[in-house]
Amino acid sequence: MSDSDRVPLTEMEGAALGTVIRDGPITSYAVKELFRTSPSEFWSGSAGAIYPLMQRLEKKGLIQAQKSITGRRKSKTYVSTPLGQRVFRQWLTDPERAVAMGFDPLRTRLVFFNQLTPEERNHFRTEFNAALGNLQPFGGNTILNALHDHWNHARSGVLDRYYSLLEHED
Amino acid sequence: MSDSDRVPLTEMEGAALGTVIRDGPITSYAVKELFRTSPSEFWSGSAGAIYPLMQRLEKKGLIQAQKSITGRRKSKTYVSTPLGQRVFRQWLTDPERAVAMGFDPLRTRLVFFNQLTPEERNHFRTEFNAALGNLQPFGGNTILNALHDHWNHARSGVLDRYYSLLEHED
DNA sequence: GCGAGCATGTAATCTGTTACATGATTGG
DNA sequence: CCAATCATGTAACAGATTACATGCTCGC
Repeated sequence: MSDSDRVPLTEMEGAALGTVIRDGPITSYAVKELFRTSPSEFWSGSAGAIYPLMQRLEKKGLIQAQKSITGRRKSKTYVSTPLGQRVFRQWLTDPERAVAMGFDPLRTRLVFFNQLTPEERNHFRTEFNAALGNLQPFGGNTILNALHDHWNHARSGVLDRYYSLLEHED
Repeated sequence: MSDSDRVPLTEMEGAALGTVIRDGPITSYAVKELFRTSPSEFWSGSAGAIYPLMQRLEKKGLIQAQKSITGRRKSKTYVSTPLGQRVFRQWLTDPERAVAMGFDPLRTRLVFFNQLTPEERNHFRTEFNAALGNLQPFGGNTILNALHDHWNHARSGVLDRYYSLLEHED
């Protein structure tokens, strides 16, 4: 790993770069659509985020633009560079970054749940599990689908665990 | 719930408001320190985030400032208003928001892990679990501490699950 | 007395958001 | 032919970040 491989990437940049490596040549529009339809609603997948992001990645030498023409329509597709692939691998396998807790709206709220009465808490749990059931299944591949389900099951398990801890508090 | 209770709050605003309700009267500085030392590194707990945020909450009528003097030193403490308490409860128990997937750097990376060789994957798992063990224990109360551990255990479980799914792919 | 840390902010910057604008292409 | 959607952006704004500035207070 040379010094030039130490290019800091945001989480969104890393994910976008990985998408170009996996699916390139790809247009910014297609990357945007992948983000927009991904099961995590954390990133909106807006044009105002993706187009400037791709320009940044290009300016850093991690991806390269190719003008391509389909029929009479011109479009700009991107492919990754060798540097881009090294930087991405660095980002992907950095254990310090992967281990960071990130952000979860359920976890954020649990910190304050002792302010609720037991009835309010139970009512919330019912509604939460109902909302979980209403989540439309993620249209990814089988493994990612299973992972997604497993993740939500784990979150639900954390909620149950919290309630049982509260009961045995006293 | 009246119309005036429908004040949209960001996640950070909700957490700060809850902190004022739980710990107030409290200074912006103390809120900042709580964020800074919280186990989730998602929010840095920077002055540039907290001070303007508290001003926004005050402008919306959710908290009130009190000038207080300790010795010769003057400080500005905040307490919540009745409206603030209703809005917070609304934010806290909204199942739609709680069920959103949020963001997790491990999950973001797993989407791309089929690009790694089995050896690289195993190496990552070793390093990830080591990094998990190096996390300093969260200095909160017993319940939140246990919850925090449980959460990380669940994440580690998702990682294991992913690897076992990959093995049985073929 | 002085350095560490308390306390309160502001400034410049970065990166995301929604909303707008523009034009090409395709399916019914 | 016309609406939907492909495709490519930009503009205005929101809400974070780091870094800077300023003054007080307490322990050694």
